[in-house]
Amino acid sequence: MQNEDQVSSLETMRHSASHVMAEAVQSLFPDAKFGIGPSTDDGFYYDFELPRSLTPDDLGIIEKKMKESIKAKAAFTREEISKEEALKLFETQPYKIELINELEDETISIYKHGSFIDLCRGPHMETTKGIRAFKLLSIAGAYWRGDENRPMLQRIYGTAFESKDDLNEYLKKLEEIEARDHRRLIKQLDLISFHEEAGAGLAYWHPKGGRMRVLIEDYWRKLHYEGGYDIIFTPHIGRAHLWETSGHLDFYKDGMYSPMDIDGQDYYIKPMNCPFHIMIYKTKLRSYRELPLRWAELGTVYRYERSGTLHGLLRVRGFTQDDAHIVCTPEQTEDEILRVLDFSLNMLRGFGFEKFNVELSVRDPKTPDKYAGSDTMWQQAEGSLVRALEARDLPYERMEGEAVFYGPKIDVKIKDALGRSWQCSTIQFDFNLPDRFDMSYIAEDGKEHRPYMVHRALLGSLERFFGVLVEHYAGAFPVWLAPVQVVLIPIADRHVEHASQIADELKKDDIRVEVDGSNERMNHKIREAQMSKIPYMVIIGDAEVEDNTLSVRLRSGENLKDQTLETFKERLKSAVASRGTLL
RNA sequence: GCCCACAUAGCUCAGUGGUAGAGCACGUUCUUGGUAAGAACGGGGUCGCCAGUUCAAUCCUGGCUGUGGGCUCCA
Repeated sequence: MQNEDQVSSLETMRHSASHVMAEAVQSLFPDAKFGIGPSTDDGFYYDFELPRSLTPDDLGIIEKKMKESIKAKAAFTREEISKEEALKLFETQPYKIELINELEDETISIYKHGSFIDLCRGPHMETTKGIRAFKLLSIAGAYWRGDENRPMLQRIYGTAFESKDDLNEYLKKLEEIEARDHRRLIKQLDLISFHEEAGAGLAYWHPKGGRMRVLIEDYWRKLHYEGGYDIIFTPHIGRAHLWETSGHLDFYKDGMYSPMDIDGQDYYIKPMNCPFHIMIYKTKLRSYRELPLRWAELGTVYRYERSGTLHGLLRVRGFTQDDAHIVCTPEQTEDEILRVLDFSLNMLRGFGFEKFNVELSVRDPKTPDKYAGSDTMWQQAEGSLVRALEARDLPYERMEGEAVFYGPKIDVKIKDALGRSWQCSTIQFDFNLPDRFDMSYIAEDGKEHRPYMVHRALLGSLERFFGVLVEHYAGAFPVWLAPVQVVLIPIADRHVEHASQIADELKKDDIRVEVDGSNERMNHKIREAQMSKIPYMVIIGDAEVEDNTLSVRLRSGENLKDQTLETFKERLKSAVASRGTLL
C-alpha cells in the first residue's frame, strides 16, 4: 500500500514522464500539435495531432528518445508568464491556445526541460532523471476534449513507476487481467460464443454456460419469491403506440432498433421492460391494499449500441435484465428502498461479492426544470435513498447531476477479485412513467392517487453479470455454480463400469458429474479436468474398486484418499450449500 | 459511430505475388497407464466476405463484416 506522499510523487513522476514523451514526439515530428498530457490512475498519456498515424514501431523509437532524455538529467524549470506572452509562445499550438484562453488567471505557468516547453500547472520532478522505470503501452485515438465533434488526436499511453520491480509487477498484473479475460475464458471453458455471421453483440449460451445460467436464474427466482416478489413474463415487441406513450420514441429512440411492420402497424423490439409491466398494472383498478407490488422479470431486451463500444459480454446488444418494478404509495417508499438495498446486497453476496462502491445520483440543482416530477417527489425520493444507505452504514459517493431525468437512483458497483469495479445493480425512482401511463390506485380516502414506481435490476444483465463472474473467479467457479462439479476418472477401461455406477449414485443427489471414459492416460484426464477447472476429480482404479472407496483430487491440487461415497457427498453438499469457494 | 491495428484448420499461431504449415483438438490403431500432456497414422483450410490491380492475389488496393486497444456512451 502506498501512502499519500508516494502516490503524489508517483503522479508527479508520471506527469513528468508525459512531458518527456511529448519532447520525444516533438523531436520526431517538429510540426506536432499538442493536446493534454496528464497522469492517470495507472500511468499517463499525451494527445498529439501528427502528420501521420503512429505505428507500434514508433513506440520503441519514442521510448529510446525518452531514455536519452532521462539520461541527460534535464532539469524541469517552472516559469510564470502573462497570458499574452503565453498566447505568443504557443501561437503555433491551437489546442494550447484554447486552454490558455480558458484559464482565469492572468499569470500562466509553463514548464521547461531540455528543448521542450509546455503549458502546465505542475508540479514536476527536479530532473528527468527522476523517472525511474517507464514503458509505453499503446496508441489510441481520442477526441480532443472527449468531444466526438472535435478532431481526433493520437494518444500514447504509458506508465511509470518508482522501480523496475514495481513496473514489472504492474506488467504482471496486466497479464493476470488478460488471463482472466472473460472473452478468453468463455471460449476456453465452452460457455458462450459470439458469431460474426450472426451479428455482433449477440451471445450464444452453450450447454455449460446454459447450465450455469439456469443455476443463476433458479437462485434468483428462489430469492425473489422469498423476498416478496412475483415473477411475470412479458412479450419482446410492442406497438409504436406503447413507446409513444412511454416516451421512449422521444428520448430513447437512438437505443431502439427500427420498427417492423405487422399488419400495417409499427412494432418495436423492447429496449426496456417497464411499459410492459405497467400494462399488467393497468389491467384493473388497484387498491392501496395491494401495494406495494413487486414484479420481477428476467426480461430480454435489445438496444442499439455503437459498434465500437461492444465488448464481450460486458457490452452487448441483446441481454436479459433481472428487472423488477415496485409500485408503492409515497409512504411506503422508504421501507421499500431499504428492502431493495438489502435484497440487492444479499444477492450479490450470495454470488461471492463482498465489496461494493455505491453511488447516489441526484439532480443537478442548477437545472431543476430539466427533470420530471415535483420538488417534493425528488426530495422525498432522495431522502429515502440517503436514509437507506445510512441505515446500512454504506459509504457512498454523491453524484450531483448524474440522475436520469425521471428520478434519482442508487447504483451499486461490485468489486471483483482484482479490485476492479463493475456496474451491476441500479435502483431508480421513476416520476415519469406513472404520469405518462396515468397509473393510479385508490387510497384510503377513496380517491385516485398516483403511485410511486421504482425500477431495479440487481445483477443488471445476466450477460454482463456472467462476464463479471467469470473474471472474478477466473473461471474456477464455486461448486454450486460449476457446470460440471465432478469428473470421474477411470484409470483403465475395466474401471469404467464402476465409475459409471458411482456417477449414477452422485446424480441421484443432483450432482453434476461426468465420466471421462476416453482412451487416455489418467494424467491426461487430470490435466483436462484441471484446465476445465472442474472442482473435483475422482480417480477410480483397482484399489478403489476393491475397497469401494474414492480417491478425490481437488481442483486446488490437494488429494483426499480413501473417501467413502457418503463422506464425499457430504463434502459436496456442504460446499454447494455454502456457495463459497471452499472445495 | 470515430482513430489505429488485426482477421490463415475447431483453438492458439507461423508463413509466401506462382492457390499453405506447426502445436493442441478431432478420428483410427497400439497402449490399460496411479494424481497436470503415452505413441503411430489419418481427416480437416475457396487463407473473413465482395470488388479491383496483375499473366497470376491468402499476400497489393478499395469497400463490407467481425474482433482488439482507445474516445464517447451504458445494464
